[in-house]
Amino acid sequence: MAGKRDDRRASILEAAAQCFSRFGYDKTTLQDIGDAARLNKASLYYYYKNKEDLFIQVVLREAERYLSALQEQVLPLTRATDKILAYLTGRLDYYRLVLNLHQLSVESLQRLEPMFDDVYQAVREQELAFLSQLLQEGVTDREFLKLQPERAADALLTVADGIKHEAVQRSRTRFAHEVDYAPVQEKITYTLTLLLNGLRK
Amino acid sequence: MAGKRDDRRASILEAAAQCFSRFGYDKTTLQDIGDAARLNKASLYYYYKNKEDLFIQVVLREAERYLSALQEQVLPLTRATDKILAYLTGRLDYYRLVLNLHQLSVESLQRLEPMFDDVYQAVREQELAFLSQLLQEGVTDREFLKLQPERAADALLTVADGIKHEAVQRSRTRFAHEVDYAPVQEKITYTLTLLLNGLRK
Amino acid sequence: MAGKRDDRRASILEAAAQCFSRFGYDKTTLQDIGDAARLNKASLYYYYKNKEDLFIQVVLREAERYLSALQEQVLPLTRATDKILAYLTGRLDYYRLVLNLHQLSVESLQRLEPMFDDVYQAVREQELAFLSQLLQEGVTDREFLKLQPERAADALLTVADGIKHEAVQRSRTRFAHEVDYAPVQEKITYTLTLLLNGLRK
Amino acid sequence: MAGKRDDRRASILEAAAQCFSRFGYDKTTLQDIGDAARLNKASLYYYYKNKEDLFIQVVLREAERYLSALQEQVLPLTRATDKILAYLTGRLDYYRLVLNLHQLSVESLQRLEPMFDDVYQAVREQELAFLSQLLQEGVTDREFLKLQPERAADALLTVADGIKHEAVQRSRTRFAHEVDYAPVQEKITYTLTLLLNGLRK
DNA sequence: CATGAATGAGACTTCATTCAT
DNA sequence: CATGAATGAAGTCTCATTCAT
Repeated sequence: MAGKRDDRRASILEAAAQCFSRFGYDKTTLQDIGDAARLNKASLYYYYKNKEDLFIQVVLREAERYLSALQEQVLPLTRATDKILAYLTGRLDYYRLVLNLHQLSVESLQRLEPMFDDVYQAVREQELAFLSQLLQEGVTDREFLKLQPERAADALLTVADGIKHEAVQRSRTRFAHEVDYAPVQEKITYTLTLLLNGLRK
Repeated sequence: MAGKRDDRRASILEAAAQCFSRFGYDKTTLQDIGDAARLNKASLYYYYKNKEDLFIQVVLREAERYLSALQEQVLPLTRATDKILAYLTGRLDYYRLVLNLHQLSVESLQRLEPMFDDVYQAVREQELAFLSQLLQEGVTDREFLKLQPERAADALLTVADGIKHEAVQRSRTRFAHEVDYAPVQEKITYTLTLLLNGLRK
Repeated sequence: MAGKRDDRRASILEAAAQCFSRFGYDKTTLQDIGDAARLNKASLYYYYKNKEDLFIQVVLREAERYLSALQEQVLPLTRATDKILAYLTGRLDYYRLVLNLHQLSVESLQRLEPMFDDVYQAVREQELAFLSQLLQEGVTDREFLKLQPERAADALLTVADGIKHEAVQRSRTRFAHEVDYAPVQEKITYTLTLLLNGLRK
Repeated sequence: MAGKRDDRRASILEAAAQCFSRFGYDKTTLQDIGDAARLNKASLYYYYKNKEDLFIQVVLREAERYLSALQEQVLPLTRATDKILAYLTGRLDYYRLVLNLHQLSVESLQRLEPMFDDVYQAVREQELAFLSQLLQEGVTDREFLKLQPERAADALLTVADGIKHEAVQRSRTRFAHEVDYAPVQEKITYTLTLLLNGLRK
């Protein structure tokens, strides 16, 4: 009979997710969210620290769902290398999706990027476990030389995030206000392929 | 030596365009635009009615440029039917581009849609002339039966806009906060093909 | 085994006293007090009417302690006149101490002054008894003519409070936002000396 | 016929000073200040960055006035050593005065201390010039050995501020919620006397 | 024309207080 | 008794818009 508080938190999150995806982050007011959750806006603060916190939690929930789905999508692939590549580039798609979904301009992006890194940090354990397992398979299938799956998984995630981050930073220049993710995706693919080939027997 | 006012208007528009595409509509302040145009924000009101008007003019200018480019792109195609279809679906792409570029959520879209219709209205003359010409070619090439090109052009535009409009309205439902333009494009293609075929000899 | 409620009340009061003296009245939140008392803030309302009531009780407790200490300090003096004067001016010091301790501005003071009068009222019985006793001594020692000690004590307290009150009111003027207590103290001394001399044989 | 903006700034500052000293920092609202200045509260932001900025400017203005007065007060003293000591300890009085005047609790103090350091920084040039001159006199009068007055003045100010700062920090301990400035003053006197004697011939 | 100045509306956030369990 | 939950009022701050000069 416990989770009453959790229920409320969940319904607020649901309301917030709807509002954020309808209105975008900036245009969503706490009044909106409160109305949607049938709660006074002040009450939201009983459950979440502030607007940004609410947004983080929304994105976090979406991240968990998306990444799980992506993992299932990737599993049918035959070779471990392919699974890994497909996962890490699909992950980038999610990033882009979130930004579009919540109408984040390049400028807001600059401000919120560290936040997203926190989100990824929060699901990193699970991502690491997944990647480790894929790498382990690769080892079993003699696709890779014997290696330490955990450390390698960590390295792969770090590299992928690093490339993404660099691309976002570069978009801060004066003449390119949108991030073109195609080359990022390519760079991730290329670099990781190199890495994975290096790991290969 | 009359163009002084027009020069000012143009440089303000340029500044506004930059700001809107960087920050999005909501996050752009008149201060931002004023700074970019090296003009006091109050002065902006001498040249434009208000923020929304400025935005409309920005979009209008872009529309003119984009549609002109599209028209040139389409001309090399062989058959009139193809030119027409390519133009009318390309036009939809422009719509989508504007929304993404300026970070407009589905909800703002609701508010601003009538405005966009006005924009299209403003360039409609030119669009109609272009389409009329294409239709005229089709008649000349015996692709179509003899018809009144102006009225037909108007009908085509109206149909294309109608389909788009309906799709946007439908996205207002609770569970679909993004507009998926692929089916819209398909529907436009399909309907117009029917229409054009119906017109064909 | 009755004192459970009183124990709670006491520990809350202790917590509140600490908070008020650390943060001042305004900056102290009921959350602060609740935390310090290891009690939910809502529970505070079971023991005290509201924040202001809590504050009054804190001040009241301090008043009792301070005035008792002052009474003991004053007793060693030789002549009754001196004891009385020392007590009534020392009392003013307490007033000033409370204000400083709890960061009360002259303006809050306006609002809370009636409250302090209530506090003094609450301990007035005891103050009257003490003053009566001093006056009685003075009569016994032939310092004063025969008089009714209770009524005289009451008169003295009233005069002392009146002078203080007038000084505080005067500080409401535009150009003097601090109360300078030195002249108040002097006026009390002077007036009461006159009074006591007038009573003297 | 300039200075209109400065006039407004000044009148706002005057209003703010009155409010802050009447109500204290926390209880003063921008509404209060706006009302007092006969200006919409939003307009205050046209002249000052925010509430804290307003407060800083108020304190800064007071600091300039107070320190000038103190300097004049100190000049009649005979020996340079005495002038310097009197000035540096008087300065501490000002610090205490500000805190009392604006009802700052020890806790707020923690938060606002860096701000006060900025204020002192802003008038430091003038203070340094004054101290340098006193030191120069001391050299001329053979009270001190030949020394570099500017550097020595800077050292003296730094030491005095350091001692004050340390005392404030120490007041953060659990059991002493008020700063007792008497020992601070003594420590400043003692240390600076040592220093000045060390400088003495 | 241009701008300094002013403001109302509305956003986020905090807090004393109330109430049902 | 105790508390989780809820809220209205109020405070700081931002911004589109207006107006007098």
